[in-house]
Amino acid sequence: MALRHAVLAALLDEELSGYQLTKAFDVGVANFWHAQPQQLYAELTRLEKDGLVEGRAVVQETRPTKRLFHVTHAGLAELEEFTAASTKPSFIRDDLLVKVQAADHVDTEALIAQLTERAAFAQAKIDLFGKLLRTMRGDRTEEEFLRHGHRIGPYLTCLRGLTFEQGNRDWCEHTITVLRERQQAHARH
Amino acid sequence: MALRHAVLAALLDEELSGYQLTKAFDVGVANFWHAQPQQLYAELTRLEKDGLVEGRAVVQETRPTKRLFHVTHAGLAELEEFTAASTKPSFIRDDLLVKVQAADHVDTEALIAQLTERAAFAQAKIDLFGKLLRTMRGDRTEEEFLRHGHRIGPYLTCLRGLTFEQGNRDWCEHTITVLRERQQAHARH
DNA sequence: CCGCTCATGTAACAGGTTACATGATTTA
DNA sequence: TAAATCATGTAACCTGTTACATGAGCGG
Repeated sequence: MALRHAVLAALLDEELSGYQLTKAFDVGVANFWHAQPQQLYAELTRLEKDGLVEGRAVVQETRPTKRLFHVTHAGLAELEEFTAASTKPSFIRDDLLVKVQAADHVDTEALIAQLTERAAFAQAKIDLFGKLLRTMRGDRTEEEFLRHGHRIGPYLTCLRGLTFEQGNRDWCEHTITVLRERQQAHARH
Repeated sequence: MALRHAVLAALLDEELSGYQLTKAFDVGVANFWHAQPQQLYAELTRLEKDGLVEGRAVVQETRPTKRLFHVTHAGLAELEEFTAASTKPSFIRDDLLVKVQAADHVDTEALIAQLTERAAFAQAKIDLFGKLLRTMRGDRTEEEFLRHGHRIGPYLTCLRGLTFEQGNRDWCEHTITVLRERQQAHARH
């Protein structure tokens, strides 16, 4: 039951509609959690029923009416409780690692293609996170911002997202190099 | 349906029993995938039914009879197909990041406690992965091993596990430092 | 006029977690 | 003698994914 808390955490700093939430939790961003639109709409319904968030309808002229949600006192208490409770470790679960685990038994070219694709995806996220960080800290240095800024939570999680994707990219590139070298050694033989 | 392929990948290099598989996929190791024992036993049953693995009973004197599984030709073909297919990106989904996202609104001490715990967990995994890597490469250097060793797949995935946990540890420590400094700045005021 | 964005859902299914169950042997 | 290890499962439940559905306005 952590999607619940992820949604609460996302709504702490600003009122958002279900649709805006789906943008924050989608493929491109998702710097601290990932979820499908369907999950989010369902979770918002549940959260409102449980009194942890409240929505207010905002009628728009050209767009459909949307509902902006904010966290209630009960919601904040729930998050506080969640934070104090012990955290279960998170595990790697990645198709690409499974493929590399089988590297000695499957087609090298196919593997390299997958690794190349992933490296590019990681690079795109690195660029995106870099931009987000710059926007959040404004004209301050990172050190300055982390010392005195308010709302450093999103900045800190984004930093983890950034280094995670840098790790992905570097590992993909390294793995490609290793596989290519072995390919050449094998070809010469 | 990637647990399926994770199990196949794990059985490529050695015959393992269900129980031995659970050890490879459990909390301590899980360098390329994580799964519960119950999932693994269920998956093995399905894989055998589908002809992708075969088991042979090994009667033991003091221990219960176990079944050692190995991948069939059909199983290898399945893995080959899986490798060639496009890989969906993997996403972070971590309770701890949710807690840090809410950092500006929840109790700092509770957060620091969680971060400290996670840093220790990450360090334990770093030590474990370091040992595993040394065992796999024997007395060769890493470069030497990656160039000429056979079975580099598990080594490469373990390398990713290692840097992932180093990233976790470093980020936890950095985050703790930031939170502590802000705490002090706030206390002085 | 075609596809994208805004805006919100339902339903079916696949995948993962937790609780429960059994029973012998070895180690502390 | 209590706990851990070996060895294997079933059942109920919770979570996440995929497919489907609707409809208006905006940009190329």
